[in-house]
Amino acid sequence: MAPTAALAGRERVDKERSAARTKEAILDAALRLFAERGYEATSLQDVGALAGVSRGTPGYFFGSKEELYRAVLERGLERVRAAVRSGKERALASQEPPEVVLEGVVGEYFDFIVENPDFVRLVEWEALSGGRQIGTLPPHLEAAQEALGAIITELALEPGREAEARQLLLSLIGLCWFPVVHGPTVLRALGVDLSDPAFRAERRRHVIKLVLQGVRAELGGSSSSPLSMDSQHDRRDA
Amino acid sequence: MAPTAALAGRERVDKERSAARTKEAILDAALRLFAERGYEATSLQDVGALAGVSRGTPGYFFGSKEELYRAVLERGLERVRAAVRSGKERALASQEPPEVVLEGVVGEYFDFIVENPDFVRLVEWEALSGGRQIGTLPPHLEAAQEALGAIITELALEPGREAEARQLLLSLIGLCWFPVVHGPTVLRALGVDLSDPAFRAERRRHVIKLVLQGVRAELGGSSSSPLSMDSQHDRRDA
DNA sequence: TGTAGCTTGCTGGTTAGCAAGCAAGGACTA
DNA sequence: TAGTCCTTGCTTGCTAACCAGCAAGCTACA
Repeated sequence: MAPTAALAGRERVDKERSAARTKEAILDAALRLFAERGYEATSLQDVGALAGVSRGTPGYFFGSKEELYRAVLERGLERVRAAVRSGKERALASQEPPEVVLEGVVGEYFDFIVENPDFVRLVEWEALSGGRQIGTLPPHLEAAQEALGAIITELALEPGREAEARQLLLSLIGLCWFPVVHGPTVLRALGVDLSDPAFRAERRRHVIKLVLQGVRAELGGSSSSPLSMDSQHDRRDA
Repeated sequence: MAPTAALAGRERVDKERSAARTKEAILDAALRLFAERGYEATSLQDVGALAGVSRGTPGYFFGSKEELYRAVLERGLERVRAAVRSGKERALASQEPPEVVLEGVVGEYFDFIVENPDFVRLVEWEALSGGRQIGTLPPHLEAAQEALGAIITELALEPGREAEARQLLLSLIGLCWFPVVHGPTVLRALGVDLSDPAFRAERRRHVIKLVLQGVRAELGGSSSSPLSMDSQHDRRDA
């Protein structure tokens, strides 16, 4: 694929012809547009224009619009997987007690999500479209599973309580993603705005608080809720 | 689609010409398709076919595709507003202590959301598209504001703590909506499925637990968290 | 001179919206 | 009671725009 396979010289990084550089530019442009408008509403013409190439170039390098989309998704998921892995390793290596470690991890995750809205929006579009592409991508499963495993290890949960860890992880993700996606709808209806630093900090504290309360309930009680909840009378259990 | 081939005596009310009936059928079809595929990927031809009319009829009644979409959104929001209002009134009229009332309300909300995925998905599409249509619809604000007001009243919060109620409401919505939208992505990556009754019930209990813990923290402490949290050292506060 | 990188012309397919037309069934008239 | 309008409901033909993908061609560089 690369023309510079075994050739010497050519160390100029400037503006020479470079397929790799062009491909990256196309992936960047496509990520921004797919995240912003979704797959259907993004044309290869738009992608080319934003990447500074002609309308035909995205198709030339990626074969088809769908394959370009898959490449964008794959690169995004790979980045997330790397971030999750590094966060996990830092957390597991820490000497602090689980609660303190988790507080740091939750805050970091919140920051990561809020600072990478393109990724969240991309996955959200994908979810609404049925997850037909993301489902076949390998890094997809790994990030989530890895996070789940880390939580179980950190909390030293017995195997049986794994379901609780899964619920907690799900809640953490939902709590962090929600305001990123729903700025124009729910947040607006409530008169708040995630780009307001005060609200963002308030939200951050709130998410940490909720998740840590949930974790505490897990660590404290063994099987029943430690706070004397009698949530036994819920209907519709099948 | 010729007019009724029924020969004699068409006094029957079921198949007479009825603009109202046709419009409802078109709105129903459009809701399903917009919720499932999104605005861009839905053609008026599809809507007409699902509604049992020709490809021109949706345009005939609603003027344009965009106006049809607005009508679908508006009807959906109106229904939600009605549901929120009835839930609110039942809750405020109840004699139970706030915690019990809230537990019922949260469970009811969870059930409502899980049973009305079309509405959730419609709003989600709308959020991703920038909320350009929903932002101009009146019932949009009312449902959320009404819910917020009810929470404040029920908890008898001092005016200053209103921000906490907003955070709690946001979290409740996010916790309930998330699994409805992210079945194909996050839930799948974690190996669970909202259509599994066991998981659904487990999720329901978990959401109730988390939200009630959050409420309890509000009711208990006056300014600082009552559970001896020291979440004072979070960074990036702007 | 060859080839990778990139552009441009073309084609078939799809769509929203418009305009013209057709049918059904009251309302009005004789 | 029969005949005629005329409005409402709905369909179908047409058009201009857009788009993805293909193929042919151009260009810089080794």
